[in-house]
Amino acid sequence: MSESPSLSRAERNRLQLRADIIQAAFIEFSARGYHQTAIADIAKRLGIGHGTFYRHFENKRDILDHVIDDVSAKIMATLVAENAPSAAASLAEYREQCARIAKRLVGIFAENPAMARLMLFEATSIDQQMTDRMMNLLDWGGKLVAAYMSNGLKLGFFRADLDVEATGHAIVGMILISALRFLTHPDDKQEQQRLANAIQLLLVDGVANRTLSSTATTPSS
Amino acid sequence: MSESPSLSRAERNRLQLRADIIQAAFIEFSARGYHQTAIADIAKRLGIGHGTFYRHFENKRDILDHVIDDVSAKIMATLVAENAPSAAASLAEYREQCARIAKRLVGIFAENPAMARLMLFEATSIDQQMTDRMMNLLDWGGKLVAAYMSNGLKLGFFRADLDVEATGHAIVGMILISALRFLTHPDDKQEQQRLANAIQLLLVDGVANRTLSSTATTPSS
Amino acid sequence: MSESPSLSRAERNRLQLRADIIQAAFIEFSARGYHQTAIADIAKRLGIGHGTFYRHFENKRDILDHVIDDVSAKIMATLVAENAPSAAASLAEYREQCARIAKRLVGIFAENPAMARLMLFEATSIDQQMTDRMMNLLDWGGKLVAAYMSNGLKLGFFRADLDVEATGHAIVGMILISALRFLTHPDDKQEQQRLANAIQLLLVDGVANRTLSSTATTPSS
Amino acid sequence: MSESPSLSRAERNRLQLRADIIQAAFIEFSARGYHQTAIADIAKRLGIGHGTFYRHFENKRDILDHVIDDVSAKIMATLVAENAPSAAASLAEYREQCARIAKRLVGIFAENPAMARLMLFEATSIDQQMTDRMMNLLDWGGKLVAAYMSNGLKLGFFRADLDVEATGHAIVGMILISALRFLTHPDDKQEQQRLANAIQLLLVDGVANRTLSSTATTPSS
DNA sequence: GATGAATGAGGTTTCATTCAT
DNA sequence: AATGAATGAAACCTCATTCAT
Repeated sequence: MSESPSLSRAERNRLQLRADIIQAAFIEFSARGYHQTAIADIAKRLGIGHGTFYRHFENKRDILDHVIDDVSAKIMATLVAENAPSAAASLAEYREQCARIAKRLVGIFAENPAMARLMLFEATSIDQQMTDRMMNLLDWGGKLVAAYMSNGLKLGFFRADLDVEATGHAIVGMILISALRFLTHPDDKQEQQRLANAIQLLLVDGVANRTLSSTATTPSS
Repeated sequence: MSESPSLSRAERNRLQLRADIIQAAFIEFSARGYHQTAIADIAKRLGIGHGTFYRHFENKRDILDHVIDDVSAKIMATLVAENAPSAAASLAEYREQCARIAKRLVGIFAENPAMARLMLFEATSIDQQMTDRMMNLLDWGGKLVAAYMSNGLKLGFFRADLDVEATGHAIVGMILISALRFLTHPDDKQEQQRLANAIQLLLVDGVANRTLSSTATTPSS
Repeated sequence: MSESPSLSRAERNRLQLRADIIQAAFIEFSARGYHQTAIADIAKRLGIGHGTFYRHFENKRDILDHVIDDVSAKIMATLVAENAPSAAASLAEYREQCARIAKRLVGIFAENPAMARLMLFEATSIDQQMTDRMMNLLDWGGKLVAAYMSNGLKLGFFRADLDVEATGHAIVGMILISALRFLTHPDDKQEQQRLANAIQLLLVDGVANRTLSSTATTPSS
Repeated sequence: MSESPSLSRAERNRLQLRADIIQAAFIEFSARGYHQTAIADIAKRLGIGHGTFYRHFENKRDILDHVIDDVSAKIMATLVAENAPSAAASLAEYREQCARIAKRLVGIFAENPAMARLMLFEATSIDQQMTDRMMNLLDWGGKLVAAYMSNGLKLGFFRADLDVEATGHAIVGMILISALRFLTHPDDKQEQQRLANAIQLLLVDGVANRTLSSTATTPSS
């Protein structure tokens, strides 16, 4: 009745240790930084010999790639899940959705400050390749948001001339600053809420297609 | 006729060397990164002995502080100068101003990609103190934008209920992503223009007080 | 009908594996050198676990001893077989024999350059004991040649005052340089032939008893 | 009144330390072997920090090259000096010269057993490039001897059909074995003498032109 | 004041060997 | 008996910092 009957016990142990090392590396890297972390620190945290590390990963740079793989996957999964572009049927519904997503976005980083710290603060200072990965992730985020907005565009919620892709990137910028501010003031819930609201107002009033209702636009959170 | 007649020639030389070291360190740090730069690299660039470095700065961490001081001052000066909140007299003028500033903001980083790289990619991965400095700079940026908007608010260009501070931070986020995208695609002028436009549209249409030209828009958080 | 009916099948397997390990170690050691070869390389070549290695040999140094045992035995066997001191009946026959042996000696190394490489280049850099073994092998070679020459001396082909043992060593030196040169220029058949001829001329004319055919030659130290 | 007035004191110290490191490395490498020697061993012998080593040499492989440079130069200088092919005027003189050189050759290694050990036992097991250097040195030796013999050939002391180059290599082989035997039995002066004599006999009687003094001996390949 | 030689802490990586399965 | 995961000693190399000249 084991979870993966096709894997031998040894294989499962191996995979478990691999995962453990990735997690330990994640903790160390995000806590003290990549350069300040020695392989020995990671090994010590797990109570394994540091030679063992090299049985599972090529070198220090290699483990970072895997840590970032993991974290990227988590972030992307969360965002994709939240942004199911199945759609809103009305402007009101769209606003509702927008608020929900904004809240969720803050949540992702709120629940994983270390993750944010690693990606925003550490990952860009390793080498060009890793910096590129991070930039690609931001780019992907912008495109995801753009895809989501394209839907709204078709439904007529947005200005017909809206540049969804560029706007998507702008939105990612606001998400980014939210994450950064959260990292700096993790306990100032009020400030977080204010920022979320401000972003929401920018979004809704800025991109809403006013011709739908002609004169009035009366959004509310 | 010297600028500082009170300084002896030796003293002026000393200060000049100090400034040269800071500049050389800036170039090296932003080109190859803080951790990948050796003190000897900085000294070699100037053609001085690397022992000399230690007559002017405490240690490697110390010079970074001074480099960041310098760069921060430059950025802050540019932003303050550009954002002189003396003000627009009409909405049209405000829009004009807004476009000008947006263009100028991209310009700051366009002219100093190394500066942007250093602050965005490197400075956050040194230690908590330096990360805090960067966060404070962003915070300062948000507040500057907020101050600028407060002016517009008083003049009635913006919604009366506008949360200028939060919105200021959101705007900084969009500036941030612009800078990041510029670093990644420095030659794609079209994309840069599109992003600038998208941001401008968000700003103007999102924060403009519609009661000036049409019926009311009264959002609330 | 097995060769050793007294050995159980398991025992035969064990001995076979032992021999396989020795052979694999020989290949690896001679190809990449003792220090550059890891136990895992040897095991991988055989498709066995590297832990298995330690069931058959004490340690890395141990396997080298066995590899050298093997190679030494092969070389000694070849030389002994070729040099059957049964003897020549005339000077002409001796010359004939001499040419044959010279050619055969080159052949040993020509067919086994890896063997030569291992013994000449690698084995002497392990430790004193292994160096001694190599030196003993050379010594043995000199004595073998000496024994062979003693026969010729008795038959009156050589100068009566010939120091067969010392001369034997000198001859081994020439064999040695032949092997080294062959390793360096394995394809220059002409050079190999010239060297073989030069050695042969030194040998025959140098050690031949000239009183048989001409006036005396009386060297002194 | 300093030896090199053009060199500053610092420069002289630097060169002296460089030379000291080379010498210390030579001692360590020849005593315990290249692979068994750590940079720390070399530094400890000199009482310097091991980081200092890296101020003067790129890496471990680099210092070996310089050690071998040094030793090669010494050997080559000695051989060239001894073999001034200015020449013998008579066969007797040639024999005399031959004996002198033979004695001297043994002497080179007798005085520097460590040097011989390093070149014969260690240097060939590092990598292909170093092995090639050693082989080239042997080749050079053979050619030097050949040049020396060419002189004798012109003077009519040797058989007209003598292959001086191949014979030169053969002679180097005998020098080689002498060195090896000396390293193994450094105190057995008698054996050394016997080998030197045997080689001399091979040389003189083997290559001497017998038509000068007696009837012919005409071997063929 | 400038210099750069010297230092050694600190980090990465390899691999022979052990031992539980 | 075979395996290969785990281990940690050991070696290389870098570079921030000190200090005598």
